[in-house]
Amino acid sequence: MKQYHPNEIEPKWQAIWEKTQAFEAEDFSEKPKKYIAEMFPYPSGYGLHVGHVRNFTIVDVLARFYRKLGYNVMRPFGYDTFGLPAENYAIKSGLPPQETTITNINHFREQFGRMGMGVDWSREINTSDPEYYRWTQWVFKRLFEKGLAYQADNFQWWCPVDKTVLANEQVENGRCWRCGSEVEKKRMRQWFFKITAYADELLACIDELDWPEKIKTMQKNWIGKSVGAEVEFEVLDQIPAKNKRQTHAKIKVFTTRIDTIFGATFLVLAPEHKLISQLVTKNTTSKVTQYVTNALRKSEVERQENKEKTGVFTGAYAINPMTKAKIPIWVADYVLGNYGEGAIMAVPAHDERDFEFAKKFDLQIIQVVENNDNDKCYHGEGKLINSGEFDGQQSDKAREEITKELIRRKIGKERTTYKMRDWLISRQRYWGAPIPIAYDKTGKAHVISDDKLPVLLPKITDYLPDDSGRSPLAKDEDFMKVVINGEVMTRESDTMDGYACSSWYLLRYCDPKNAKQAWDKRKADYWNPVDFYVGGDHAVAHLLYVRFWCKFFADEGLIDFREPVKKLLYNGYINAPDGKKMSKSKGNVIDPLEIVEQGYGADALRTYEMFIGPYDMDAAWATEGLSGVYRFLNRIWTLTQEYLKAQKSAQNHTKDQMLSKLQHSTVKRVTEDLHRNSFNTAVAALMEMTNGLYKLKVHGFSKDFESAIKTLLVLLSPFAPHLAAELFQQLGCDIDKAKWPKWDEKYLTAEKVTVVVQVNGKLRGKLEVETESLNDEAQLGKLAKSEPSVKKHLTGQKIKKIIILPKNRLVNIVI
RNA sequence: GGACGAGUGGUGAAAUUGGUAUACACGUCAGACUCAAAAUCUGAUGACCGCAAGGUCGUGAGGGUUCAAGUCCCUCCUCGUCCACCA
Repeated sequence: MKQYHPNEIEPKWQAIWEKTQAFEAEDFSEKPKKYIAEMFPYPSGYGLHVGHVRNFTIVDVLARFYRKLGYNVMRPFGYDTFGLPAENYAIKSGLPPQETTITNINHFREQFGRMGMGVDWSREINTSDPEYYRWTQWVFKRLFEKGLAYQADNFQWWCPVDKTVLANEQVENGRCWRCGSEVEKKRMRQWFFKITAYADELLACIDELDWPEKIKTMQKNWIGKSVGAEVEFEVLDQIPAKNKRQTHAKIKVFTTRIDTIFGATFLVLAPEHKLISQLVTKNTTSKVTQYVTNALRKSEVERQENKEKTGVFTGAYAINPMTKAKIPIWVADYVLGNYGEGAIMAVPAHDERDFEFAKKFDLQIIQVVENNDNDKCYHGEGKLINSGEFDGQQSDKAREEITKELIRRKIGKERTTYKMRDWLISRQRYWGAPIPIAYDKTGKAHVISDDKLPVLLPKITDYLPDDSGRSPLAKDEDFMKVVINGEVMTRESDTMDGYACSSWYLLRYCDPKNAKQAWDKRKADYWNPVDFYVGGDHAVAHLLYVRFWCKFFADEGLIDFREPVKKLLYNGYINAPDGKKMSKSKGNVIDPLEIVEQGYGADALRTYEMFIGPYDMDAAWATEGLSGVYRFLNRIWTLTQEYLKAQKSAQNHTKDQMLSKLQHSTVKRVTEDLHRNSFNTAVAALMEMTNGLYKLKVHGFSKDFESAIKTLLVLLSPFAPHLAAELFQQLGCDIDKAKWPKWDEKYLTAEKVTVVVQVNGKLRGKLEVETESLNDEAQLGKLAKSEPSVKKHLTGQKIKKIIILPKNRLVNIVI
């Protein structure tokens, strides 16, 4: 008998699939479509790890399942090759990123193929290909023309190791998302995409998304909408040095609690605030300057670590517009420079941070909201006190009234702010899509016209980043000089954030070879939105950016949908056997190819990773679990071999009821489980069917066995496609021609069923009854009462009530 | 500090709508095959009491709703993830 050797059959089928281009998707097919994709990987130099395999297998299982159901499935693949990780890898290995990228892609593609992934290779894309980034630049141009790509001079996050600025989304706990070093603030002129223009829509649409709640909440928090008011505080004139009147300076603040303005006893400015230098007096200048310089030099981590409030008095005072009181103006780093107005009205009686600050520096505290517990610092709602004409009003009502008053006096208005900032996209790095901009002599930015795209990234030898604050491209004179309309201009030397490239690739998959436009609208509208998008990362950054660009494209009339991803499956990680994260540095990474080569094969690896637990939970790798799954596949192999051997002598006896029931119930379970993405229980159902067939075969193989085995193989094929195809072939058939099996409920109802009998909710006995007699409730109750082990519990008791549930096959006798 | 998850056998886990808790797998134990081992096949396996029949307990802790709770409600504990001085 032939043995199960995955390493013999898997390469065979992989070659067949490649040769026949078995997984090509058809644009505008009559069949209903399914667009299924993973978040495309960055092809790292280390190759695939088992975490990738889980991610890719989920996609592959869904794609193969829906193909069998008759859908026109697009399951593309591509590589996210621009960006920091790729460039850093190239620097480390001493080779140009162009070269390492190609090597890595080839390596990835090969490994990917050996996992048996059914991909439409005609749609393969690579973001660092000029034919791709040409369109990334084109998107930039359209954003620029609509005022959604702009330059601003401001304090930015700067990574001193990677020597580039970073977007807010790329700063994690004050550290660079790539190298983990503490980020600094640097004042620089940078390019931004105005994602905040879509803040409201991005927020409003979240509720309708079929995405995990966790991700939706994270996005909501990230956008961080706050509705409140903006008020101006007039700065009191300094005692003029030369008896000259100064112009009245005003300080704007944002607050969500304008109702507490009567309790605002001081103002606090962020160290970044532009007015500080005008406010200081002779006596305070040196102290304030020192504090500000110090605060700005501090890394974000340092600023966060020390939660002890610090600050310094500017020497200036402002007037509280409601109380007319003279209140001091302070500078403190607990106020953030880039949120709201970078300045606050401090209400120590009703805000903990202000309270702490007032305590430390002995500032006035005035209660303006009543609270029963007499808390010194109370931030709830309540009745206003010490608030002049507004006394006695409820705080929420007072917010509206006071805002009206401020509007009437023209010193305030309603204001909504967001935690989300605009997306900083310029990078002072080499390995990215050049920003398609050139500057004329006056420094005005001109966007490069369509016919001059792509702005090719030149091959340069010295691409190491430096501290100049400019990308290494600035050193390439040929690149920097460009003639536009006869005028010599200087190119922008910064490149775009890699996330720009990944914000539209899902559209490019629909029309990957198009040389005339980024995509054909009809194709994009046919395939999108993505039906299943699978990944385990990028909860806010990438998944927010794709939504932003989608809305922009829709506004531009380039597509007809406003949300790019219908269903998001956020898969968990595969951890090391000890539960710790796998990482190169810990040396505990498991190489999937090694697993395959050890003899387990890709099918066992794939099936194991689906069986390991619910797809969205983290799981620890266990080799014992893998061998269990291998054993299961081996049992299917053996069973089929045994059947083939006995085939000729197989009896053509009457339909085996047990066999039909097993077959149909498994079809039902697996189909329903796949529809609800319960991959682990689907595999369990296949195992049960296999075990069931082993029990049944002791009675000898019937002819019906063949259809049962074939059904099992089709159900198995999304998980273990090689084994299924091979055994199908050995049975003399082509699995490609087999449809996903259907089940018939009539086989699921047996002649006899078990009815559970409870007494007071406790299991006391079981009845075997004819299925037909289930409907006779009176009879069922009678039977239940007379069942010997139930009867025992009823003697001498009065029966209060009998609950009979034929559907649940349950009788509960209440005494 | 805030938001969101999650706590079920020795282990990974199942229970889809409130209705037989622990499916499936690992591990362990036993048996078959074998000179022997591995592989394979078969069976047992929540805890406690009992020769057995059977009984008691049992889904992080405590309370509640219900004929019936892993599932719903309240209080608390532990772990995880993300965010975190956002006015």
